[in-house]
Amino acid sequence: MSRFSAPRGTQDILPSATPRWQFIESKIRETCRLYGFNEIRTPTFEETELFIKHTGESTDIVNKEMYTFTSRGGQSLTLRPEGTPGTVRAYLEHNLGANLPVAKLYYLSRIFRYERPQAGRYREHNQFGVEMIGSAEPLADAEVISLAWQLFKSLGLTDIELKLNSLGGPEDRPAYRQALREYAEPILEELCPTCKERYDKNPLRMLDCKVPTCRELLANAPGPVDFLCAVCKEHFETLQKYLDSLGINYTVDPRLVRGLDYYTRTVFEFQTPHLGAQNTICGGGRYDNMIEEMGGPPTPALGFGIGLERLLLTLEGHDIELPGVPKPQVFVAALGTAAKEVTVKLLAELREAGVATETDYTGRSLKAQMKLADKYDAKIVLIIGEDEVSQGVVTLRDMLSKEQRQIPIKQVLSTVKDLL
RNA sequence: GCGGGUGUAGCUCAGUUGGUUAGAGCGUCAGGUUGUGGCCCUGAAGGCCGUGAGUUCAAGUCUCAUCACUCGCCCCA
Repeated sequence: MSRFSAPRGTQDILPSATPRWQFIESKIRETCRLYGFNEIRTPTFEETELFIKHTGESTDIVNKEMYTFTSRGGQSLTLRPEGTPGTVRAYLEHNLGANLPVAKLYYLSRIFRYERPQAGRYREHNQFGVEMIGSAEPLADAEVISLAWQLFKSLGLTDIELKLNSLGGPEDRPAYRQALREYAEPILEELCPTCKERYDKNPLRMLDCKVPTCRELLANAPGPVDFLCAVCKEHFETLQKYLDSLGINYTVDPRLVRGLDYYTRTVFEFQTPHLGAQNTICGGGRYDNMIEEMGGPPTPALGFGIGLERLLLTLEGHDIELPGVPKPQVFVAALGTAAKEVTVKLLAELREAGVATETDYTGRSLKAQMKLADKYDAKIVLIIGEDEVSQGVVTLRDMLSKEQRQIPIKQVLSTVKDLL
């Protein structure tokens, strides 16, 4: 064993597991194709400032979880701790809003956060995210939520719960914030230290507190829904109507606020009952101000992120059948120098014809090679020894029926293709 | 950042009150026919007992530290 090991909170995804990853990735790509979302790939790191400004200065992500380093040129760079700011940056940099009225983007990328690792929480994780930029219509919200729902459904997950809330727009926020502060002021001394801090910096997050006493004290606090302006209210109601007609179950959770600063109006989370503390499998919402704040024209947008490790853990907890490593269809067992010369060519011919073919590379006995073929679960074994070489034939064994016959080497390909 | 649990072969785990060469099952490799798989039998390889220090005549076993994993808090995907 090497004296090195993977850094804390990172993991090797081994060949035995990659087929499962490819499986969910292919489901993701297919779902995105159906919904008309196209893939975007942005850099692994960005200017640190991008996240500070747009993920938000009051977030934990920015305050204590970023992998920040200085480049040789003296620039401060950060491994992306979430996908949205980089995607929006690319959208603006390349003027992706110019061609079509709405940009529908998706990404599969690695995300980095310096956190304490736990089941379903890593320092490097894979995330599937979607961003829909350019529509303020509730239809856009419905489409984005529907996409996530459809993905879960196509993977066989039916017990995922959707939680929904509306935080209101920039017009409603000050009044609500004020009301919340007014409510909290008399009980401020009884709240936990973090909530006291939130009172000043970001009062909304007080609703999110898990401390029992805070929960109790804030139980009757006004929710953002109570302060929605007419437009926001209608937006939220229309979205719910759409979700109803889509048959998507949801619960409105007036305390759902999420930990990123940029959200406006719709926020949502999909939760699974099977992951313990890390039960949020998908989180997202609207961020109607970010694009303008980044220097673009006022442009409404929304999106979500899905943690693939969590998604996979959920699937594995459901006994959903997941693919294993691919199997060769044919195994070629060669004995002796002359046979190997024939084999090299035969292997290439079979593969060129689209037949997955395996062989032995360690000069084992025929018995050992048969065992290997069995382990690979090959349907057909082609045996080539001195006798076969001198007669210009190969021995073809059907591993299931155990039937065995000799066929001319020229006919191998057609015979094999018939049998598969 | 805080609190609890765990750490012995590739994998899953045993290792008695500290006491000689650290065990099992699975897996791997070889043999049981001269060119033939699954079952069975035999044998072999494979272990800085996570790492470092300490206590002791003696440490896988006790103490401390450290690292990693894991569960909860926090946060989030």
